[in-house]
Amino acid sequence: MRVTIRDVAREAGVSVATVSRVFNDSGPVSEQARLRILEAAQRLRYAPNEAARTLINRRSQAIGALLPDLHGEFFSEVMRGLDRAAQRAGHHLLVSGSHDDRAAVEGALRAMRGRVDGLVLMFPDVEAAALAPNLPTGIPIVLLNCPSDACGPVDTLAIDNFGGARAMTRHLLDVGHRRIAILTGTLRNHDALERLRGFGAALRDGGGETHDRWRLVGDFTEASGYDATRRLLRERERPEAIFASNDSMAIGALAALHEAGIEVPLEMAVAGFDDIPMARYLSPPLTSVHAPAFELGGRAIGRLLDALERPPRRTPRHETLPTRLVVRSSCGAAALQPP
Amino acid sequence: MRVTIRDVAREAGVSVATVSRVFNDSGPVSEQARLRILEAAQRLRYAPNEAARTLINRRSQAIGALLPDLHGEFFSEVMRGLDRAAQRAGHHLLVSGSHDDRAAVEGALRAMRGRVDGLVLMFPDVEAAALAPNLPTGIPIVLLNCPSDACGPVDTLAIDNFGGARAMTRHLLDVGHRRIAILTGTLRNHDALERLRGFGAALRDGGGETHDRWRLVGDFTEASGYDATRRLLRERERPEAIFASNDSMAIGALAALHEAGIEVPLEMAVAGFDDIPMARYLSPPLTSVHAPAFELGGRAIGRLLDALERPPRRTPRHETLPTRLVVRSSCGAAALQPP
DNA sequence: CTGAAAGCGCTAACAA
DNA sequence: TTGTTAGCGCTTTCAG
Repeated sequence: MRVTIRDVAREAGVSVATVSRVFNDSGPVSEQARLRILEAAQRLRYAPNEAARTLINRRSQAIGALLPDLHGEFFSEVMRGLDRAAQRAGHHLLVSGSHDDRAAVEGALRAMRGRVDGLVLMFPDVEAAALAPNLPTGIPIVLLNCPSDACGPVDTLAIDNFGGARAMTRHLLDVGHRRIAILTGTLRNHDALERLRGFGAALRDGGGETHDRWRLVGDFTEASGYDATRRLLRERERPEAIFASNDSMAIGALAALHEAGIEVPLEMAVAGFDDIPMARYLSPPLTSVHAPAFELGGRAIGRLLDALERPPRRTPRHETLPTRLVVRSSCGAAALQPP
Repeated sequence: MRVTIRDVAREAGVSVATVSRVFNDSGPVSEQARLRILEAAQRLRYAPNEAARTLINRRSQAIGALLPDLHGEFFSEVMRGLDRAAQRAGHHLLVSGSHDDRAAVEGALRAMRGRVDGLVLMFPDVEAAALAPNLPTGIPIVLLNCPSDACGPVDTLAIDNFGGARAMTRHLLDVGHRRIAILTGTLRNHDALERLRGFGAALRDGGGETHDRWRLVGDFTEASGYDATRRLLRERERPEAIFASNDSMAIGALAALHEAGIEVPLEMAVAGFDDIPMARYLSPPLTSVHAPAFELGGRAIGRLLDALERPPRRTPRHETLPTRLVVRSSCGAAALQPP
């Protein structure tokens, strides 16, 4: 049988109220009683029933995280950030991934209702706006990497995709590359679009040169980066540099280039986005835009906890985390800048 | 205020029992009543309180997953496997990562007690056995990649680390490499130990040659693979091949070799373990042991659900998932086997 | 300092 | 087919 608070109370010769006081450190209890209770609890291997506590406290101490179906280092870092922050604050993390369309997200949203005190939602699909009416009310929510104005008055937190991509493109230009190709993520993805926009802006400003055939659409996987690059190499004209919208695609590009016997960065430069841990260990080490994935997760939880403490604020907060350019040798900068 | 089952009942002019019957599809309800109830629920945006349901049903529809603090593709694939399987079965996933010692695991274990219907525990630390007495009773548990006999009568599920490492080592031997170095994970890690054991066994059987200085201890990160390989290159004698105990370390090794101007596989062969998605896109493509991470997660959930349905079996099940050798060009096999 | 008792929102007999 | 009611295990007034 399960051991409940009554068992402990009986065993310790006190009432359930006193046991409850001990376990929640609420209200005064004589040292004597406390000891007897703790001893009895230990002996019985008692653990409070969380469902009952949730029911009466109206707090589950759990935070829900809805993530898209994406693999890889970036997402695993976001998860780590969420987990660590939640744990430190004594909260649990209820995750639900693998959502690639609105219906799936809505199903998961429904299933989480009532189980969590707050919600972190990452839905980089540009259709995100359509979720707005179905967002649960009454609990704080923070949207990660979503179009900030699309989901109604909800808090958002994002990586500076535009700024990061623009900085990288400028860097490529600065190093001397004029003719630059871009490997984008799926165009239904908000991050992909923003990075493309940053690329375009910098290129226009800096007088670089691009080409429709040099805008290749991938899906953030190594395979798509590889395929796209092979397509690119079949073109008559070749760019001097390839900017991949994430590191996974950059890895695919590197593979295709290596296979074709094209030397990086001598014959062609390559740059990525995200700066996953292994970027530094690729051959050649990959120049990338550092995206603070771990921090993104941590801050999201921070926001939620904040909202849980403080009275709700009526104006949503939109915050963008800065990115940082990490120059390594894949873009040819090293050749120009001797140590 | 929150809307409860009573509000719906009142609105629809029925009793709470009838509303409950509609929502759980338990017991007969007239079509007329059902419609009125559904309509009222919709209008009120009613959603059953999960805490109350859990309390009375003694089922939370949640499964807890305790994972060690490891990043990278392998773990993110295990997570995906867990999530997908749980979701398909209508269960939630309560994850808690970042546990690198026993105390941390025990804390998390305590916190999950009463919140989950089953538990997946991955604690590859060799000390895993010490957890046994603190494992919660009353709910099914499955241990992932743990020493199978160490944790008492608990179900286990593991990757065939020994067999995989042995097969890879044999392959290296078959291809003609005699003098082989190994990069291990931390020696407190059960997976690392098993892989090392498989390596040793194959080497002994196959007449290969190794050396204490060629057994380098890393920690499964790219950085440790890189550092270890640099140390290796400073030795007077060099091996013909390096077997890294996971792909991340292999990537670090590749980087160190590249930096030192040593060509892979011509001058030195490299092999990894895990076969993460990008292994195929490294330069050169990495020969590795495919470890079914996604499947591992899926099966773990399957086991739990099984135990939840069926009457508990007294004899624990120990299952080992087979690995598969994936030969690419980093080990020099391609040179010997023309297409 | 301690205990009795009233629920939290829901489900499942049992009765009607 | 429907309603009444007794809890699930816990927290929290409110008296004592």
